[in-house]
This record gives sequence, C-alpha cells and structure tokens, in this order.
Amino acid sequence: MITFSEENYLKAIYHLGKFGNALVSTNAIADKMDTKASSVTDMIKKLAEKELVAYTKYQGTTLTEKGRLTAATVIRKHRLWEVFLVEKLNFNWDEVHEVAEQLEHIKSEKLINQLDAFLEFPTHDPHGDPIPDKEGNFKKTNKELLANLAKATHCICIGVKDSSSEFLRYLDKHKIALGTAIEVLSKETFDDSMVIQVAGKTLTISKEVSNNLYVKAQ
Amino acid sequence: MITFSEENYLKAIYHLGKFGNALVSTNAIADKMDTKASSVTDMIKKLAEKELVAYTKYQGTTLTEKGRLTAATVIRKHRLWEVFLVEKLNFNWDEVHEVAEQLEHIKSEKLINQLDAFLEFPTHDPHGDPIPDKEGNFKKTNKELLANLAKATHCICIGVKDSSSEFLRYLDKHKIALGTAIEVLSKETFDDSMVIQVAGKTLTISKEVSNNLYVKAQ
DNA sequence: ACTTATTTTTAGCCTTGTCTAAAATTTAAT
DNA sequence: ATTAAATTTTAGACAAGGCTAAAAATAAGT
Ligand SMILES: [Mn+2]
Ligand SMILES: [Mn+2]
Ligand SMILES: [Mn+2]
Ligand SMILES: [Mn+2]
Repeated sequence: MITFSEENYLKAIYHLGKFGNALVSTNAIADKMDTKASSVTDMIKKLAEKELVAYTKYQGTTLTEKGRLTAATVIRKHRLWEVFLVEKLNFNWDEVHEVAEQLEHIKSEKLINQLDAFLEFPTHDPHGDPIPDKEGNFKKTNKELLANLAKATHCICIGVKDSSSEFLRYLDKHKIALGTAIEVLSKETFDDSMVIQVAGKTLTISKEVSNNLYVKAQ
Repeated sequence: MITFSEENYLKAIYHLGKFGNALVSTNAIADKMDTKASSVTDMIKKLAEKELVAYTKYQGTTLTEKGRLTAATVIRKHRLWEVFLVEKLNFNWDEVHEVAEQLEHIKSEKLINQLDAFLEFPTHDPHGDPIPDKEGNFKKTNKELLANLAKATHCICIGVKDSSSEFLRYLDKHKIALGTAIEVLSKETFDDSMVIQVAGKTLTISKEVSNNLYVKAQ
C-alpha cells in the first residue's frame, strides 16, 4: 500500500522531471515539497526500495515506469476532482486546488472511472492542464505563452501556468477565462508589458501576466 | 487539526455511546476499531487532552459536546458521500462503505455543503440511516425490526441494521430494497423464521434476516 | 591543483499511532 | 470477605515521516 506522502513525492518528481524522464535533484524535491533535503533522502530510499524510483546516491532520482504511472494516476485523480468541483459543485477555479490535494489520494479505481464517466470524460482541468488517461498518457497540446506572441496576433486563452488564487482572481477581475479570445495590440520592449484586447476592452498587462497565460494562436 | 485516526475513534465512541450520551468502555472501542485496548487508552488520553471526550481512568469515556459535533460531522460526510456514490456514480449500495470511509475525512466545509445541495439535501443514506445536519442533529424516525412485527402486518423496508456486502447482496437477490413493501404471512416460533410476501413472491427468511431489516408498519 | 562553497547523506532525536507484556484496578464468584 | 477473573492502564518497543547538526561528496573559483 502506498501512502499519501509517497504519492506526493512521486507527483513532485514527476513534475520536476518533465513527466518522469529527467534526473531530479534532492534539493529540487525538498524545495517543491517544502521539506528538508534530509527528509527527501529518507523518502527516496523508501521509494527506491518499492521500485517506484531509480536512485543513485549523490546523482539524483528518476521515476521508474511503475512510479511514472502511479504519479500520473494521482494527477489524473487531482484534475478530475478539480473538474468535478467546478462543474458540479460550483467552486470557482481558484478554490479547487487545496481540496483536490486531499481528494487525489482516495483509493478506488471504480470511483475514479465512474467520476470520469459522470464528468463525460473531460480532457482538461479547470486550469487548462491535460487529464491523463488510465494508462497515464495524454496528448500534449501545442500551447504557448501569451508573452511570446507578436503584435496583432489573435489567440484564445487555453490555460494558466501560475494557478495561484491571486493570479486566477486577477484574471476573473479582467474577464479572462479559458476560451476567452485575446488580441495582442502592442508590446512594450522596455518592460515587456502588453496592451491586449479582451472582452471588448483594452487592457495593459505586465510580463508577469503574459508569462503565465497559455494561449493558442488563431 | 484533527487526524483521521482521531476522527475514527470519535465516530466509534459516538456509535457505541448511543449518539454521544452513554459511557463507553475501552474494550468496546478496541473491539469496534479492531485494535488493542492499550492503543485505545493512549488515544483516549489524546482526545481528552483536546477536550473531545470526557475520560476517567477505569470508568469509561463519553463525548463532550465538541466531540459529539465532530463525530456527527464525520458521519454526515460519510453518508452524504454514500448518497453521491449511489445516486451519481452508479455504485451499488453494497459497494459504497469502504470508499466513504476514506471520503469522510476530507476537510472542506464548502465541499460538504455544496455536495449536500448538489444531492438536493438528502435525509437518509443508501442504507436508510439518517444524515445529520450541520449542527449534527437529525430527527430519529420510528423504525422497527421486521422480526418484531406480527403476522399479517404490512410494512415498508426503510433501512438495514447489518450493512455488510453479503447481507445487501442477499437483499438484492430477493428484490428487497429501501421502499419495498413487505407483508408478514406467518411466523415460525421454533426458529423465528418468517414467511413474507415481497415483490409479488413469497419468501421464507431466517431470524438473521428479519433481525437486520428495519421497517415502518403501514 | 587546491581551496572553498554547495549539495547530499548520515546520525541521532521527536511525534503519532500502533503493538506486547506486565502491573493495577474493578468485577464476579465463591 | 477473599479469591479468581476480567478489564484497563502502564511501560517499553517499533515503523513512518519529519527535524537538526555534522560528515561526506560533488561542484566552483582561483
Ligand atoms: Mn490543482
Ligand atoms: Mn489544476
Ligand atoms: Mn457506511
Ligand atoms: Mn451507510
């Protein structure tokens, strides 16, 4: 039986290691998990013992196939629950993450598959992140950061990089949601700010904003 | 912050102590929790420290008002989730308990209130048990055991005492569900078996069955 | 190449929740 | 009223998951 803590470590390694491939450092994990490097070393040993990660002292850690699938399944559950909270329980997209962090650890294959069906097999969560299938796979959509678009480009918002409550509520305030059409009116080279057209109004946004909005060019 | 384990102990004490009133023995808790008396003593001390139970050495334990409310809230969550699983995710009534044991520990007031609304404020779970409100209260319906009914009585099944998978599947097999009309055709004094009329057929049931079916006489 | 800085691991300790075995207390039986 | 039986608590141990401080290994700087 895998513990909540083990699942959280696997998820962190998955994200840090670009979906399970790259070597991840002990400190990077400690940072992400908000814990100490010594605690990470201890846990990595347990995960290696269970063959969920491959670990060589001082060199770093990667997920095994078994670890990758476990991590992807936790992420699948997290994102499906986020969809449930927004679509069925009227949560706002900035309120779901904390609850999903708990729900993602519920163990029941039937539960998650029925939930998936109940939600009509969503492909993305409320923040635009893809939902892995049962095998832990998902097609990666070609999204790009709004910051990288040229002047006069038309695009549609399809996701957020930063999904903090503060950023999401900023977007709410300015009527930017997934699916919202955006046009780049101008870019300021000095501070990388942008003037965009959104929801019938023009809006000046900082590079912090444009660097955290994923869009699909039209 | 209250732990999963603490919540489970409170729930056990709540059930054993008739909703929080009576004094509960250490052994009774150990039995119900499938643990050892020494572990119970340790935990009781922690709960007493947190003022969730009142405890005097060798005498037994009762819930405080704070403990009673905490226990009732966990039970509220458990039963709401059971309704969700049956009503929305097509679980059978014998499949929900294990998953609800996990879901009942999720911490989010908004989650449980929105779930309650989404389910349209159900009053009973799939086994006929009442769902406490936010204050931990519920009106107790006057149900009685089928075993106690006299010959020729008409009644409706409104709950199960034993909610084990085995018993529930036995009921499924014989088309007995919540709401099903039952008539007592005869009672055998020798072994307390009964012949009943249900779903258009006559059926002989043992005292193990009639002692575990709650009904409302018509 | 050698020294310094950074990263990582080890060693030892703590808390939570569990256990077994022994001691203390209460209850039951003569 | 004693003695025996059952219940409950204490003492001491352990595994999981965390911590701090010190040691070891790797990486960087001159
Ligand atoms: Mn999230
Ligand atoms: Mn998300
Ligand atoms: Mn249940
Ligand atoms: Mn139930």
